[in-house]
Amino acid sequence: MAGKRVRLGDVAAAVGASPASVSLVLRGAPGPSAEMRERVLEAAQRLGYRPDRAASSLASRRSRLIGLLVDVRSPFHADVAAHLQDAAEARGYDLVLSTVTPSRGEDRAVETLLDSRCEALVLIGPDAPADRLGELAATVPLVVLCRRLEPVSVAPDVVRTADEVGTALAVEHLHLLGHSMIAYVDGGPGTVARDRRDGYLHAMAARGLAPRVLPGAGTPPGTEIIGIRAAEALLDGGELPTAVVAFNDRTAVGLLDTLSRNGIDVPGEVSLVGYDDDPFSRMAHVDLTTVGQDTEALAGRAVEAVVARLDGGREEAAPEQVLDPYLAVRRTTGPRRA
Amino acid sequence: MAGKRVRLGDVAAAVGASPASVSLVLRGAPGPSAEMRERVLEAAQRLGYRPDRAASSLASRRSRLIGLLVDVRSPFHADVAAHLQDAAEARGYDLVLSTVTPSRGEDRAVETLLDSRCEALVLIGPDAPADRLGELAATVPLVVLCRRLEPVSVAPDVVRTADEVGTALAVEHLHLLGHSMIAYVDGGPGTVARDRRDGYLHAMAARGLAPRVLPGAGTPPGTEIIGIRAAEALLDGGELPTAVVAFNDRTAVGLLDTLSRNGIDVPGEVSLVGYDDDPFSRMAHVDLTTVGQDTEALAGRAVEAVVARLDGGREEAAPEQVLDPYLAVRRTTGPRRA
DNA sequence: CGAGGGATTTGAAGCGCTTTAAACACGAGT
DNA sequence: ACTCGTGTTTAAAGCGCTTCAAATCCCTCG
Repeated sequence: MAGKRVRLGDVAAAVGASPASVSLVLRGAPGPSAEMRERVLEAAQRLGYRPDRAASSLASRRSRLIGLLVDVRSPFHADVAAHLQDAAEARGYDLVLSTVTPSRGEDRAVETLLDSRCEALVLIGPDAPADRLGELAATVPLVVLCRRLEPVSVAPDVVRTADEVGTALAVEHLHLLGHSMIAYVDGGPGTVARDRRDGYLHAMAARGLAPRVLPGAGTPPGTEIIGIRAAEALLDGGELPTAVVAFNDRTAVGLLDTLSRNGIDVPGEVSLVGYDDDPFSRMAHVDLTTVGQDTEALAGRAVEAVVARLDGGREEAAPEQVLDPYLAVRRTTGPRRA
Repeated sequence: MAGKRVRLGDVAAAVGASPASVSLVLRGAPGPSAEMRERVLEAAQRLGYRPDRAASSLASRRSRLIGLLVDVRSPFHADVAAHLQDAAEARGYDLVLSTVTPSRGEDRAVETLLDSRCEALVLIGPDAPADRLGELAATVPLVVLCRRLEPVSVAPDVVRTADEVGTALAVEHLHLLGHSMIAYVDGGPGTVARDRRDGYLHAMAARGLAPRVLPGAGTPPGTEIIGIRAAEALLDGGELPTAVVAFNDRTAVGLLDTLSRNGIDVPGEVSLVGYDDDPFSRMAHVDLTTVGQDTEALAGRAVEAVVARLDGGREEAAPEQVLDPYLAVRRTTGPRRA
């Protein structure tokens, strides 16, 4: 049990072949005959051979490491990270995480990743300006996840969800339930907020409905506070809409809470849709209808993009990949009351 | 800029010394003279030298990798992971994460970590039985975080928070606010739930107060549902306590919600304390008084334990390290109404 | 039956760093 | 002047794997 680790050479000796052949077989490289493959694989299995990544990475001059920038405070990021982990592993890559924290900005986190010899970087919803990302993309294969990006000289790969479709889905859902007075609570500045609002506006226009957007700016944007303020504005503002779409779940929860406290039944009097499918939205007493992103697919596409660059020899960024969000219908939406 | 990577040899050549000396200096090993140190450091800095981990790990037969098992769905785990990352980096170690997911049990995740040649493992709140962990501890230096462990033949290091102190803090806080009818909502089976309940019972007994424990079993334990049921039981059960301590925040939120819906003011009529300091507990409309763990300290101690084994030559597990939790007083607790 | 050629296999040279033992320098001790 | 010892520096041998040119094998073809 405590014997020395099995090495490539041991496997080679066991099958009476050269280390070179064994290496070839183990990596699935072309060359070795079917018979050789079988023998080597059997022996490797039997001896419990585990390649030494350090040696292999040194010899091949490849680290097979993908650097990932996440904000660990976000459950969404964590979720994507887990899926990336799996997807990367399946392709023979490992992940190096670097978390951005209050004391540790994006730049420093990226620096760390570069230092650890990552061959490619995946950034989840980076805040850096587009041209900064362009510079980075010129240095290393880069995938920007969950964010739209203006054109830059050296474009990174972009994989994101169609946020405008998400809010459109919400509007469609509500419209089908008979609602026509559908308000939207905005999410402040940022490309994501813009996309979501645009989706709402277009969807309303397409149905000939009158939009009503409540401002979402304020500090901090995208939080319950915004929802609380919006609810108050709604309650003061004369006629109540029969449905509200919020920029995100936190805002929606603020709305939900304030409306309930003021005796407004959700979804009886007002239907409510959030965005993000946050874990807490699934909690029994919230059970919020919301729009979510397919984190597994996002992760899968990101890894594919990386592999295409690293192993597939692709040089240019692929065209932006835009995935569709899903609508999770839960308990905060219902038919318009007669 | 795109020039070849600077190697150890380049630095050596730059200062006219041997690679051996440079290696010694760069690792802070004893030997080199002060003058040599200075010259080498200056040159390394100037050339922007970055050691190649793969090469160094191959040559030194050390990976300087710490494997971490987390459940990424838990924000608490994520938080600990981030701090571990920092602490490990400061000691010259890197982290390899392996997430346990529904499709990927603890055993498999640990297997992955072992495969990636980690020198030590840190498990956050593992579910595995004690003797399974004992076996593992016999194989590799092991730190068990956030969980009490019965004695086993080969003991891992254990770093955890005194859960019994946490609920005691809650009771003390409430008692100081004038409450004497303090109920507790249990968290089902498991050592953590037991510790928290015991802390409550002892604290009540110590103050001569009559305990009242509401069952927390049910599926799934530790969720809002449990809190909802407990609140209903409380509302049906004659006299309402003036304060409730819940096994965790999710349970507390279930309570909070159900009480509010039934017209019970929190904290006016009933004060409420949760446990975990979950992110959503800080949300504006929840603002739950709760007990939390010092994740940074936990992470720090864990890394110290690892380093003591790996670099300090310690062979045996250190005695269990038990940290104190903190009480975050927020808006759900208040003085007992006159 | 030998040459030619594609399919396999392998010897050997590293990858960039650590490490060990040996070399060296220099002043003290005799 | 010469040996020693202490304190520094370094040559050289790998670490376990990949790579690539060169060697070998096995057929098919003329």
